[in-house]
Amino acid sequence: MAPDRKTQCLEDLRMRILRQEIAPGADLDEAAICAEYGLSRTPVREIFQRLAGEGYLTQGQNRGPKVASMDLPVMRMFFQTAPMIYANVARLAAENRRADEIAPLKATQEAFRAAAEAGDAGQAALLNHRFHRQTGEMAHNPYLLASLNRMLIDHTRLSQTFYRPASEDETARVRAAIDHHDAMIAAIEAHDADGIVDLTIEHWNLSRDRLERFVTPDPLPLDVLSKEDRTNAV
Amino acid sequence: MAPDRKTQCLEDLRMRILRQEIAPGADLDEAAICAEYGLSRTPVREIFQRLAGEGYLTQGQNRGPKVASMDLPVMRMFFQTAPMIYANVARLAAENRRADEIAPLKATQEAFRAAAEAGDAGQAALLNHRFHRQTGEMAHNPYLLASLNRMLIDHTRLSQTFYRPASEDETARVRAAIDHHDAMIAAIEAHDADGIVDLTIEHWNLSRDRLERFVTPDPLPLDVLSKEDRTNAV
DNA sequence: TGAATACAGAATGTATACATTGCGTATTCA
DNA sequence: TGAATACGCAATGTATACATTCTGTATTCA
Repeated sequence: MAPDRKTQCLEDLRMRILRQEIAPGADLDEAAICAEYGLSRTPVREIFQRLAGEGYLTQGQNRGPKVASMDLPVMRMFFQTAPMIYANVARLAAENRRADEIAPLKATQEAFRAAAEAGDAGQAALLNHRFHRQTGEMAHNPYLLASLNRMLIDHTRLSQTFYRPASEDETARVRAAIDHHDAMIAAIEAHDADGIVDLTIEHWNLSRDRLERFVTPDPLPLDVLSKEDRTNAV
Repeated sequence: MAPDRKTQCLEDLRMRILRQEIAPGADLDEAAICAEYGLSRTPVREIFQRLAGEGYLTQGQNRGPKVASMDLPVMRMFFQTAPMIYANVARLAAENRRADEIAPLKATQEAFRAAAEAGDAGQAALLNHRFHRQTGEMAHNPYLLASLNRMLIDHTRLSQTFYRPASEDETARVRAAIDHHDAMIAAIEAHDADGIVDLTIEHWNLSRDRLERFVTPDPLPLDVLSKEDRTNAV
């Protein structure tokens, strides 16, 4: 039928999972989704496979797909790993970005700004997700991108939990996040690798303050080479 | 039909890609694979989806699946990123491994030793792959595992190219690699995080010497925090 | 002769019918 | 009454037929 329906189903499911409209750990009803989008089982199952590959779902043998869970041990890992991945991806984005990738990023940022200033928290989280995914793609590093995309799924789901209509404090934080994005775009455009690493750490700390009420383990040492005599070993 | 056939098809394809029996960039013939394994198109397409999710294949719209390519820009990224991912995964494995995960790792190592000493280079590369995947799973970090698994695909494919029956030099290197694995198992078992990071860097340098005839850019700075005043910012 | 279009074939995407597996419930026997 | 087994329904997995899209080639018209 219309390939639009399939695409829309795919994107809808992604969005619903990111917004926690479908809760972590929940089972998906294949038949219901078929009916909802007017698709047969074959393309719907293909969508499930794809989402599983992207880390949104997990699929067991002879068992329906489940939304990826966010249990406590995994959250620990999330906080440990995020700064390292985010910072390194950002550095590579500044180094390797192509000129034609700037405009789409700016477009996302404007949409993000609009949603955030309008107080549409859910939409803002989604656009924040897209912003960081786009910067990830600008790094042109498929290996780190795999990690980043998985992190962003959980990051966005966590943000969702904490977005509140508009406390005073939250409003200020959102404004700061918007400014960070603007500065990050400028740094990427200027190939300023060191600058964007600083910004990214700041940006992460801002996020982390919001999210850390869950679990707050010590982060991974960003420096795996602690001794000086090893600095030129690689 | 028999779910064995499907599983075997999946594993066969993975192996054939890792051994470069199917070359990077090659298109897969759906019909041929259906015939070869006695499966209909539906499960075969499901296998393709899965392999695409794991990074073995890429799938375009209305186009057959292609084996993931290994072009020069990607190889650059491979060498830049590998030490950071490998070292951090190893650290987490030492910290988070469960007791029951040691035995399977040792089993893989013994198989690896046997294949390597018998001079079965292809099999050794595959078992080396499994060894590192197992250590990756012992880290219990799904985010880094995503990166690691993608790296291992390309690492194994690259190794395949350079394995030669037995030059004098190569034999010594293989023996060193075997010893590294033994030491790594001991370090993981002892929860020796610092020790395994050292070992992993050494192990990587050994690999890298073999692989670096391709491309050898400077690696990513493992330390994203170069200034001291930022060390407690995270 | 060159370019454009239309057609044919193959390959990809979808729908549906069927087979198999797993799980819950009910019934029976000790 | 309790436990075990057998039955049935629901859901997952597979096969096949059909629809659509892409690609290469040939033919026609300028």
